[in-house]
Amino acid sequence: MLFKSISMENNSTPRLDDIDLRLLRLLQHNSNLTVKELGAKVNLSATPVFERVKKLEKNGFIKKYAAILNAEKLNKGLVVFCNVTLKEHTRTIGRQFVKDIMALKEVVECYNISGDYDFLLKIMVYDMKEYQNFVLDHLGSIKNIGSAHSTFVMGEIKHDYAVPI
Amino acid sequence: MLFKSISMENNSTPRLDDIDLRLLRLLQHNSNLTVKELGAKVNLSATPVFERVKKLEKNGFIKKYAAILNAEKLNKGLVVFCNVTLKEHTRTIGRQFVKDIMALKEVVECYNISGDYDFLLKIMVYDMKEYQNFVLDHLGSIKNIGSAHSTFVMGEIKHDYAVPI
DNA sequence: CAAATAAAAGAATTTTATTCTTTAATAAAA
DNA sequence: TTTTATTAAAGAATAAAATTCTTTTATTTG
Repeated sequence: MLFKSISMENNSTPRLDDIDLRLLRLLQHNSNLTVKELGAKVNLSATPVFERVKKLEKNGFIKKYAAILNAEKLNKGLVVFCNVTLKEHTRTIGRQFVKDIMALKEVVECYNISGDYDFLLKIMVYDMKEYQNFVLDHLGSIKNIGSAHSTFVMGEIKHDYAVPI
Repeated sequence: MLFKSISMENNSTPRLDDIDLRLLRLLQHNSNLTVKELGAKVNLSATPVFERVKKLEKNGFIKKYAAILNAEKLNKGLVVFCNVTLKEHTRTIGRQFVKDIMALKEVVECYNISGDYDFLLKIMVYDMKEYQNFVLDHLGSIKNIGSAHSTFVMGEIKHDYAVPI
């Protein structure tokens, strides 16, 4: 067969084998490992490791590479989980809320959740005074927030920065 | 002065200037930027960028470099926040709980928190059935858990993987 | 079993990180 | 101020890593 028709192209992402998974596990704990080092751990030479990693990137299994910073040292040691409800639940109001939240740099994570509240926010600030300012100046000025309930992190027990594969 | 006495050594970590902060911001969004690329963004040549980044690593501002994976594609798309209380709050029981939690790979984050609950867990699994199994087989078998309340993530609005600096 | 395909290896090349040396800028002392 | 240290940046040289290319080895399939 000389030519493949478009419809015959395989668009589905290929299945990951054991080595791919091991590479992903290694990289999510230390993305500075060289292809040579990775190869030593999975019993391959640099080339196939390189090609596998590139494929994992291309197929979207790896979203990006990031430096994980020390929040304490950067004066953002106070972590707060804030549950909020909206007064109304129309699409437009929801959209505006999302837009407002996206603009707040202190909000590092935001989830739409089940249960008594609508959203769960993770907020990082220096201290309680800064959190108070955040609530009063920023969160408080967002329209349509019905209620907000803050839970303070007293200690971080575990934080993997990793998908459990 | 020929020699410095030990007591004169400066053990405190040096203050970060504006360029350091910009480098940290850039690196937490993309740690694959080369020192040359970083230099272009902060108006420095490769060498000082290299030295600054090494210093940031050495002084602990950068904890590690990691690949951020796509949880959905890796079949861990169901995120659950689980609030738990302990039956008793002695040090030994707390320690045992922490130890047990550390062993559960599905628990990707765990915080000791204020409020009605003692701990907040972030759990990643494939689907509801897998979550049920997790609760029954793993969480359920941990001693001294008083109550557990699950909140399900319906949508991820924002997730920076970054300290807001 | 032979042909075709895919995966891995090894060598060659390019790019990047890293080191070393020189120069410029800044701060401290005279 | 001027001189002298000290620090930061730059540029050139080197080492290490990524990336590409070619060959070899496995695997699959007809």
